[in-house]
Amino acid sequence: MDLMADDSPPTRLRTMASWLMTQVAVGADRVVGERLATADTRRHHYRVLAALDESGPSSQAEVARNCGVHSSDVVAVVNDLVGKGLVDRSPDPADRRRNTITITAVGVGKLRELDALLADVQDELLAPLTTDERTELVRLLGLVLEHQGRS
Amino acid sequence: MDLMADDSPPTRLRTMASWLMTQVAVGADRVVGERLATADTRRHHYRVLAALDESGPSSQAEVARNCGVHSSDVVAVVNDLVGKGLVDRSPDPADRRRNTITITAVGVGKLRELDALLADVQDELLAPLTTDERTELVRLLGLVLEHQGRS
DNA sequence: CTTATTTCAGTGTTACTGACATCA
DNA sequence: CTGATGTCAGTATCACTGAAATAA
Repeated sequence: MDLMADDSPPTRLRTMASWLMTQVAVGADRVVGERLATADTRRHHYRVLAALDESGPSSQAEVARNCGVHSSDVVAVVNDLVGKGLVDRSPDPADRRRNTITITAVGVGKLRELDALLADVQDELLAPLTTDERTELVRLLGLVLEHQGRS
Repeated sequence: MDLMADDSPPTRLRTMASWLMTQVAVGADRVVGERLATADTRRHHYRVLAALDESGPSSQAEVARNCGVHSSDVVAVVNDLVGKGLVDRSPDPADRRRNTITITAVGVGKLRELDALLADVQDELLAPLTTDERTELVRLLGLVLEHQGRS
């Protein structure tokens, strides 16, 4: 039997947006994770560095909001980054609950390295798409994401 | 400070395909998970039922290939489904390593219920998109997924 | 001997919950 | 009092690894 075995997923799943999204995301996460690992970095670390680079010195709560990492996870990530000298943590004199997190010069350098690395990954992920299609995919995903935030 | 605090993620992340994919997938997974939970089902269970409905009676290894659930996880899922009377498991006389998994009439009924439930979820997820845009998103994600399989 | 299937025990990552102390 | 912040401990889900038993 199964001389005609179908290796592709059921049509139902193949055309279900939520299934496609998670499957594609799983594959993307794997590649991103592997590539970042070659630079001794995990996704959370990159996200925090990127948020700090673009928004400037921020409290940990702000970092969490800016990069989609849960605030209770930011603690450990910042600990790691401080340990590696990529960010500084100092108490905020204006609000003594807060820490001000600042990316260091070394951190910026590391971020540039990771940026280049991830640009390659995007290219590989989107290889089957034309430039226009890539732009459109990003636009559509952005719309969906924006809508999720509002619900 | 932060009178002009920016609540949106860094531009870098907002236009990075891999980031958009995982963020959107996380949101989609949450909604799908919640909705399936109202029917006392988890994602894996739906996937296995859908694969069996569309491909007919299959070995567990075939189910795993058809629905993207890891074969070592299929065991527990089939156990659950057998316990609920949604599938049958019987040894394959032609190949005594294999079990033949068959969806039951009750299983088909349950699957129809879940299909309706998930159709609603897709509509909510893709609410900001036009019909054409939804088709295009599914097409583009399908291309990316297909490409991932080949690497 | 090699390969495929089923099964089980365990791991790593991610996102999250709950609780607590601190402070605005 | 309330609400925000930082911290810690722990949880649920998922994808996966490794190993063993069985049989093609």
